Amino acid sequence: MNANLRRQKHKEELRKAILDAARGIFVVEGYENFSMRKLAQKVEYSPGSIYLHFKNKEELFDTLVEESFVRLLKALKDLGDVQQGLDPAYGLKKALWTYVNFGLRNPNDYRFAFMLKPPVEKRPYKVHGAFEVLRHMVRRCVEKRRFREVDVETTAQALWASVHGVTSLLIQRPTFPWVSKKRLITKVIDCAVDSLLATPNGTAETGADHANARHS
Amino acid sequence: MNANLRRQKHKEELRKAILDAARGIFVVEGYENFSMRKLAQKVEYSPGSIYLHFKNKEELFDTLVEESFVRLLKALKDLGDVQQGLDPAYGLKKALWTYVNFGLRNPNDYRFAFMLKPPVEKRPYKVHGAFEVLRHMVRRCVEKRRFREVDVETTAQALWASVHGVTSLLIQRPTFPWVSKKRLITKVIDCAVDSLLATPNGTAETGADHANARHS
DNA sequence: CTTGACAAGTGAACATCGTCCAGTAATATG
DNA sequence: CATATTACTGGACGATGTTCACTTGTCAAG
Repeated sequence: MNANLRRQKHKEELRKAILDAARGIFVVEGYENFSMRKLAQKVEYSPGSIYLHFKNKEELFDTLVEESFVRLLKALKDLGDVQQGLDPAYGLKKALWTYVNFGLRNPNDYRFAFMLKPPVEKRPYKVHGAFEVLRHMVRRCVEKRRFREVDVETTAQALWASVHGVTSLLIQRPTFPWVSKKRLITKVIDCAVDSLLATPNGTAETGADHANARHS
Repeated sequence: MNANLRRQKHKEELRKAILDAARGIFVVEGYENFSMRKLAQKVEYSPGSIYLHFKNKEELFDTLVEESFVRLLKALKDLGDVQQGLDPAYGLKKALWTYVNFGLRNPNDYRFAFMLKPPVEKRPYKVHGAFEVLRHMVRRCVEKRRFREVDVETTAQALWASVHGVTSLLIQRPTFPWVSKKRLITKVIDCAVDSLLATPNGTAETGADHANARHS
């Protein structure tokens, strides 16, 4: 009985060790050069053993990536908390920046989650939690009359699409002659958000290089 | 000597036949379920024979996808020709629509070109020709004082990023509870372009469901 | 018509992959 | 100590992309 607990604990540790090793390979070699056998070798078990802890390769990657995205989610929520009372449009822009930064700093996770996952969508998908936060921020902008009377859902989706666009292009096409990343991201966010503002006076100045996205 | 010509002609026909067969599999089974052996079987040759015509799988896909993108390029250029004299901002919006439509109608090509290609960028890449057209359209908008005095390059890249964002998300996440595609695409394009207009009066009405993108 | 060169095409092989499963080793419980 | 339960292994299976020594077929020269 006691032994059973110890067993289970050990099993969890092992699972964690596998995930860590996997993340190691994932990050340095990228998704396409990852293999279950490499992973097994790294944790010094036989290939079959991995399947005692994960149903298959996809499930392993899923949990790996979901882990990353809860970090993004947390970063976004923290940002929301900190900015109670401040200009919600400014907060939204900061959040969009955080999103892009997360993608650029975790390119492998982002790629796996949004660029090469097959279209079989299963459960609630934590990955989409970030979108929920975004939706909420847009709603606040509308309620506080900072935005025109736009449809919240459509707007949130459009914003997501735009930032996803920069993120994925910058990740996937690093050798394209981009103007500087900062310029480009700022422009995308400004273009998208400014057209929603109620007072078309000035933009809600988009800062750059925020330090609010956690590192890998 | 005459025989040599006939040989060469036959070889080109065969190459075309292979490409056709490949496109067939590509379109109905998608990139991830394509295999060289399946292709060989479909054209009724041995697997090795394919390599008489294509260096490897990637090169085959490259030529396949480039073929598709010249269609997009043509569609965009035709659009540009037709709209000589019309409102360039309106033309730009139409072009962005054409781009998105192309992606949605050739999801496999689009995916291969922009979502799962490794970062090894070789030559000029026809795929980027579409961007060249876009850049040109933005320049015209600025020259004709339809846009504010924005930086052409940054703006063009930002627009590309935005439309790429919608396109790839709609392709990759078909089960997400999107508002209608039309609404979403329109919103993204409007948000991005309207904030660039010199006269913030009305938008340059974004039409929808244009019939200017060729089918597969 | 025969011969020889040369291209086209084959099929078996290689290395690698994800995944499974019959066994074996290790461990906890009686 | 014996037994039951779990952890783990090693080898297998069927794929994959790619290569290469070979056979086949076709054409030009002798």
